[in-house]
Amino acid sequence: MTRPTIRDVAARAGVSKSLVSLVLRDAPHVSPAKRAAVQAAIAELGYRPNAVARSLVSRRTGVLGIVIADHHNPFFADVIDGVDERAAAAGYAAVIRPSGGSAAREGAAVDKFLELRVDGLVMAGSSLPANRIAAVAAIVPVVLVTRSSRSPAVDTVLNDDGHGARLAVEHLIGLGHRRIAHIDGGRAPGGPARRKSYERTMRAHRLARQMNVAGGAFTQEGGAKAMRSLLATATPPTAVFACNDVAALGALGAMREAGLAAPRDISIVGYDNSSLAALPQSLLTTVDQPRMAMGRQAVELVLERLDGRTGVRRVVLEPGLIVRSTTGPPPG
Amino acid sequence: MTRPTIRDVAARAGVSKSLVSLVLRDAPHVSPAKRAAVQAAIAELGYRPNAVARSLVSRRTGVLGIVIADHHNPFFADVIDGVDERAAAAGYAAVIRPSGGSAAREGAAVDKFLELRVDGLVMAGSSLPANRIAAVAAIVPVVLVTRSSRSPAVDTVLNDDGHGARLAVEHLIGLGHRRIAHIDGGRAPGGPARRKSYERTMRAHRLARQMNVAGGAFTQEGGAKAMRSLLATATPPTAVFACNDVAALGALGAMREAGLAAPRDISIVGYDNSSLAALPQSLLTTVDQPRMAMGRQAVELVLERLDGRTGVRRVVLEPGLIVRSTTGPPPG
DNA sequence: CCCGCCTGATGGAACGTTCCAAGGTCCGAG
DNA sequence: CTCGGACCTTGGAACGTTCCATCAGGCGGG
Repeated sequence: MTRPTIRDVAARAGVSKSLVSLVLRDAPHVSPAKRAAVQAAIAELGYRPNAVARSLVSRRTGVLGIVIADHHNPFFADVIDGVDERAAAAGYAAVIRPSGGSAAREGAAVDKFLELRVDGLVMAGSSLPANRIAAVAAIVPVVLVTRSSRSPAVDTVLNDDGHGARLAVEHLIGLGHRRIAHIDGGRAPGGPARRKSYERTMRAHRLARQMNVAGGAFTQEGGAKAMRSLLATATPPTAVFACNDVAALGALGAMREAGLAAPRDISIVGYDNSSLAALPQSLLTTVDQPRMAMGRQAVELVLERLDGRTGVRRVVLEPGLIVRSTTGPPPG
Repeated sequence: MTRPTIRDVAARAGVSKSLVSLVLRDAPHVSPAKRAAVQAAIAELGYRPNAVARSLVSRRTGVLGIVIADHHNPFFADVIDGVDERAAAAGYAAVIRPSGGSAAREGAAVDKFLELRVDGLVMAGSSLPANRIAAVAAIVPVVLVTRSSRSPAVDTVLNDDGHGARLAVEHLIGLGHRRIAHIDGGRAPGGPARRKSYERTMRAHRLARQMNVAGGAFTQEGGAKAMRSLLATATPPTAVFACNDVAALGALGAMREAGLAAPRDISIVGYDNSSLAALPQSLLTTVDQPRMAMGRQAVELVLERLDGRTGVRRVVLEPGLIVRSTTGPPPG
């Protein structure tokens, strides 16, 4: 009633366990007859190699661990597609654990992955302390996606948040807006860079006095709350650049509650170009991040480390503006 | 430069490896002094137990494999939350692999999980052949979510699709609709049951001649195509029951292209009550599935099997109608 | 004709744990 | 003073692979 092992296969095929092992990894110098006998035995017994035992001796598991901050955000679903594709092509299996954006749960996920002896770790939207990440990177190759790091052992894949935010804000300025507010993403990855670029761009266009940052989060509720607070002021903005698509949709929801519509009353720009933004119901103007490419690139960097590279790599991909129908000229 | 093992810890603490093992699993009958010494050594060396080696001898990994048909569908994100919660509470780590809805990739994911010797398998939205699933269930506990099975070794967690579809159709009938079409989900899990219940309900209300099933899929594009074909007929429906929320949003998109709005021109009902339906931009009337509860329940059934249960279990949870703003009386 | 080499095959050691049988120490009871 | 039994502690076997050293044949060249 127990699962067959390599010994059972060997016994049935009338060969040694070593020969079975050779057939499994189809090595040369095996006679066709014995090879066939072993393969027949494998089929008859329904034998499956035990990756646990193999990993113990080979000291590699063929598994990449992926930690995802917010698996409800479709942005990360696309990143996963890229990771999965590249990992599969390289013969690795990518397995995913969600962290729910909590540093504690993320730490637990990473610990479990280390116990399981994954060969590499991709952390998307990580909120773990930098020293913790550096400690992990001393054990196994770590690549951060959407978050940067100063550690020489940690590679990163980012989009150019500074450039992306500038595209968004200048698009609004180009449409004639001046009172442009920003819904902040807090300290989560991408948040500070986008906010700073918003401020820099506003100043560059002599709009420093129109600057207005509403504390938000990378969530629908965060975006809605921020928008409500903006609407409660004496002079609400005519345009809002939200830290990401999900927050932008939350902001649009808050506008709807107040009887306002985009772009008629207020223009809205998101960030990510997730599938949410492309929805016929949203048609959100947003900044495109090359999501799949980021996933692929992250795996690429892990593979390079496994191949022996030691210098740190930081890959920055270019974002692009996607104009849909939540932006237009200011009212009046 | 290699990771410390239990022997290194033992050497440093001046005890045997067996004693270290006892401390790790904090067994009784270990003197406080030695326990402290071992713990100190563990901390100094940064030792982490090797789950691979442990699994080899204990013959269990503490890992549950979750295969997800469509990780872009937020319905499954909620199921994952339920799975993760219950698994963590029971001391298991749930790891996820997406299958992209392709039977081939799903098969590969399952094979990899079997090699990794997961202790149990949860398959959500599986499209694998029944005999293949039964074969897997002979090796490891398998629970299907949203799909049923006749195999006595495979447990299932479902919502009552028949009841859910009836709620949707009768809601539309109650609003006065008669030309009610259905956007089909094909043979994917849930599709046939919802279609059959649509037909049964229509007949029960003497609307057999109004029945109209448009071939679709559980995707946005599937919903859009089906709606376009419905709109191209001589007498388009005044209401549509779509196989799920994603398809419903696709259908709404197609309506928008044609200059139509819901519920003014055509009422739309989805299925799942995923976060997509609740979006302020959608406000989709839909049928609620208890998504988190389904995830929790699935793990519960795996745990029972691991505990020795042999009889098959089939858990059917009740759906409920959620009325939002895509349904109303027929036009005119 | 023998030596060396190549091909094909094999047994045993190792990987890092857990588990088990057994050994040592110490204490209290007889 | 001895002995049984807690209480601690230990070495070795096992888990199912891979890898290495080795070996049996067969064959070509000196």
